[in-house]
Amino acid sequence: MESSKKHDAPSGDEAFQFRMGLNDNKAGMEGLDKEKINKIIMEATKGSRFYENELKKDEQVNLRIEKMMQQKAQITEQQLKNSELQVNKLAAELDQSRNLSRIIVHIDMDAFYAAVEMRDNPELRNTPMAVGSMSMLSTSNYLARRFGVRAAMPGFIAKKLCPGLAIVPLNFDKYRDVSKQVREVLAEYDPNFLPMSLDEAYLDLTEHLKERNNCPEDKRTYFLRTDTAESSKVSEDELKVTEVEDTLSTSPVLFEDSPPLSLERDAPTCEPQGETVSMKNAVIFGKSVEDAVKELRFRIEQKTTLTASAGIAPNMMLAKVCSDKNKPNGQYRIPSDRQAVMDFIKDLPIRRVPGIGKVTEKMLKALGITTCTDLYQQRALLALLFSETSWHNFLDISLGLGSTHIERDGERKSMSTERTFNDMWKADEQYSLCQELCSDLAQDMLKEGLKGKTVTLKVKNVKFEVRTRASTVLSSVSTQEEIFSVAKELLRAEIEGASPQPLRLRLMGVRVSGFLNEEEKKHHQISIINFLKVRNAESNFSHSQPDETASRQSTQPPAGKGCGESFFNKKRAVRQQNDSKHFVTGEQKSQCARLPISTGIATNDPLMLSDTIECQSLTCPVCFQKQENSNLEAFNRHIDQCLSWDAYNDDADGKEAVETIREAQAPLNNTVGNKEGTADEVHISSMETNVLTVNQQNDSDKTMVDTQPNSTDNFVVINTQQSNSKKKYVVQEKEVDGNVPTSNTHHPQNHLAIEVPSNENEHLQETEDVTETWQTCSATLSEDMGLVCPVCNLCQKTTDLSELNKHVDICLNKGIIQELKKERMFHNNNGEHLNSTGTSGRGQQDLNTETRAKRSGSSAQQPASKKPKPNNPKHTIDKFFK
DNA sequence: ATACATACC
DNA sequence: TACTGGTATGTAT
Repeated sequence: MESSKKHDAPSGDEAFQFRMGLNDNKAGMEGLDKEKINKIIMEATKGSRFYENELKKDEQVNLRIEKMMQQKAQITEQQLKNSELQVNKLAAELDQSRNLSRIIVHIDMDAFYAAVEMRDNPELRNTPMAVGSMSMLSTSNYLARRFGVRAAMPGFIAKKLCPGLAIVPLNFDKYRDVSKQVREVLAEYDPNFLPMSLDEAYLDLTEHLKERNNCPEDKRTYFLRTDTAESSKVSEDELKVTEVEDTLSTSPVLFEDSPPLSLERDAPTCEPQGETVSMKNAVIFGKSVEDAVKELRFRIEQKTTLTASAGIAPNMMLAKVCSDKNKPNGQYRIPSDRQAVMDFIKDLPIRRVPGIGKVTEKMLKALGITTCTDLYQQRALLALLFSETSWHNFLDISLGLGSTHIERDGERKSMSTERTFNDMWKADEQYSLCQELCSDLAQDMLKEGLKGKTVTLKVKNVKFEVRTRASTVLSSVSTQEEIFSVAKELLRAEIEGASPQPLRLRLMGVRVSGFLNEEEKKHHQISIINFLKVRNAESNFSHSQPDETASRQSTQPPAGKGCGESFFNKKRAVRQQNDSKHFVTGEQKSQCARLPISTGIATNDPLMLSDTIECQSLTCPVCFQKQENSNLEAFNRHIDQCLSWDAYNDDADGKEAVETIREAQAPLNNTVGNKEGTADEVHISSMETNVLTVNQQNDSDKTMVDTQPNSTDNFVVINTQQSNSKKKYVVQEKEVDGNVPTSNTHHPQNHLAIEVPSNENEHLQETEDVTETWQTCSATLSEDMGLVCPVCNLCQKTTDLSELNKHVDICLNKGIIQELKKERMFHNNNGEHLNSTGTSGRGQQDLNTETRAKRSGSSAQQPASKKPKPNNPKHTIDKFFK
C-alpha cells in the first residue's frame, strides 16, 4: 500500500498535504479550490521550523504505519478467522444490548466567537473575519471560510489566503456571558445537560419529550423578539428577506428543514406538529422531537441573536456527528431505530467521528478504511492490529454505538498552564518564567482547593520539539512554592541536560495532576504538613517574600533554593532555632554567604542559578567514574545502569556495556569539570557499597530522604533502583576529612541511602553544595544497619520502616506539641487559620479556542468550609515510609 | 510512573 | 515577525 512506503523527499507533497493541507471537512468549506489554497498555505509555511517539525511528526506517523503494515503481513488466515469469531461475538452482544431509548441532542453554536463579534459589530457582518490573532485564529465566519480561513490557522497565513480578512481579538468575557445565556435555555430542556465548551453541549431530551406530550400549546408558543437594541434595524431588514438562508437572522425561517414561514402566514406549513405562527410574531412549536429542538434553537436565537445547530440521535456519538450535518443553523435527526442508525453510519467517513483525528484516519486509510462500513468489514483485522481499547472503540463506531447517557465528568484530573513566547534562552529568564507559571497555577488550584502529587514540566524548543518531564512527590503540592520547588528541578535538569548549549524555548508549561481526593485532602488538612504551612503563612503574612528569604538565610543551612519548603527542612529549622546544641559550622557559614538561599521567589536574582554550577561532579560508587552532571536524576540513572550491569556480572555483554558507559562518560569529566576543586566538590569515595532490597508493598513506595545538613553526619543517599516492585537501596558512606561518621559509630560502614523522588530531590542536590554536612537516613540492616530518624537525626536501631515511622511520629509530635504551646501563647483563638484550604467549588476555566471549558457554572456548589479538626499529625508521616 | 502522541474545542 | 492553551486519554516503555 502506498502509505506503507516511506515518503520520499521531505518536500514531497504527500506529507505536506497530510499535516499542513487544508482541513475541509468542516462546515462552510465545501467546493473550495483546495489546490490553490494549499499552495498558498504551503508557500507561507514551507521552510519554517514549524513546517520542519510537522514533517518530522509526519515521518513518525509513517513509521507507525509501516510497523502496522508489517504486523499485518504476518497475520495468518487462521488468526484472522479466530479474530473474526471473537469480534463477531462481541459485536453481537453489543448489537443486542443496543440502547435506542434515549433522545440525545448535541447543540453547537455556529462559528460562535465570530458570530458574537459580528453581532456586536455590524461592520463585521459582511466581511470575511476571524477571531484570534496574527499568530492563531480561534474561529472564522462563513465568509472567511470561503477563502479557506478556518479555526486553528495562524492569522498571518489566513491573511495570505484572504487579504481582506478582519481579525478580531478574543473577548472571552463576552463569550462567557453569551454562553451563559445559551445554557439558561438548555437547562430548561435538560437540567442535567452537559456543556462541553462555551459553544457546545449535550442534552438528554428524553424526559423533556415525555413532559412535552402533556404540554399545552401556549407553553410551546414563543414570540419573536421585536426590537434588538443596536441591531434592530438590521434585524428588520433581514426579516424581510426571509428566503436568504445565509443571513444572520432572528427569524424562524432558517429552520432549514421546513419551508420558510411568512410571518404573516398562519398555516402550518409542514407536518401537523410543525411550528406555526399563529399570530403576529408568535411561533407555536409542536410536540415532536424535531420541534422541541427547533424550539430550543429558536429560543437561543431569540435570546442571543446567534444561531445554533443541533444533532439528534440515540447516542452522543451520533448526535455529535449529526450536529455537523446541517450546519450552520440547521438540525438533523437519526430516528431511534436500528436500521436508521445503520443507514446513517453506512457511508459516514470515519474522520467525522469524534475521537478519530488525522493520525487515526491516516492509519486506517492505510488499511483501506475510510467509511464506517469499511471499519466494520475490517473488524477482525483491527482487533489484531490495535489495542483492545482502540478496536473496541472502532467496533462501537462501526455499529453506530455511543454513550447513551450524558454525565457530568467526574473530578478533574489535572490542571495546567502554559505560555508561548519567542526564543528564550537565558536560564534565569526561564526559571523566573517557570516560577510565574507555578504561581498562576497555584492560584488556579487554590480556587478549586486542589492539591496534587505530580508536577509536570513541559517545554517546547524553538524547533517545536516538545518535551515533558514529570515528578511525583510524596506529600502533595498546592502552593506556588511547592509547585515551583519541584518544577524548577525538572527545569534545571533540562537546562543542564542541554548544557553547554542553552535551552532555546518557545513554550513552557507546568501541570499538576494526581489530585488528592476529598478523603485524602481532609487527611492532609489536619496533618502537620498543612499545619506548618499555615503557621508559616501566618507568620509571614505581613512579610514580603524577600523578607522571608532573608529570614531563612539566617536560620537555614545553605540548602539552596526552595529549601524552606520541605517539611523536614521546616522541622529542622525549628529545631535548630530551639536547640542551642546545633551550630552552624564555619564551612556552612561561608556557604551561606556564597550560595543563593533564595527560595526562588526573588525571580530576577541571577545568583539563583549559581548553585547549579557550584557543584558539578558526583562520583559513581559503582564504576567510580566521576559523573559531571550534577543532576541527581541523571546521576541516579547512571548508577541504575551500572548496577543493572553489575547484576549481570557474568554476562560478557553486560561488562562490555559498563565499559561503554565508562568510556562514554570519561570525556565528559574532562570537559565540564568541576569548579576548581572547591570544597563543594562531592567526593563519594566509596568505602563500601551495600545494596539492599526492600519489598515495597504499595506504590507509594518512595522513601524519603533527609539531606538536611544540620549536623556532622557524613552519609549520602544515593539511589534507589526499581525492579519488579522491589527497590534496591544503594548505600554509600561519604568520607569526610578523616572524620569518623558520628551517628552510627558502631556501624560506620553501612548507611542506607534513601532517595527521595521529586520534591525532595532538591535537597539531594543541596547536599551536593554543602559538602561537609552530609546527612542521611542511615539504617541498620539485618543486624548492622539502622535507620536514622530524619527529624531527630538519631539512629533508630531498626530496619523495620513501620517501626521507624512510629518513632518519627513521636518525634514529630514533640515538635507539634511545642508549636502548639507556642501557638497558644501567642494567639489564643486562632483555630480558624487551619481553614485556609477551604473552598472546593469548581471554577470554570473556559478559555481559548472557539471552544473550551469543561465546566458549567451551574455545578453544584459544595460547602466551602472545613472544620478545623484537632490536629492529628500522625498519618501524614506514615506515608513517607510506607 | 513517565514520556510522548493524539484528540477535542 | 508570526503556528494557541487546557484537559483527557491512548500508546509505548
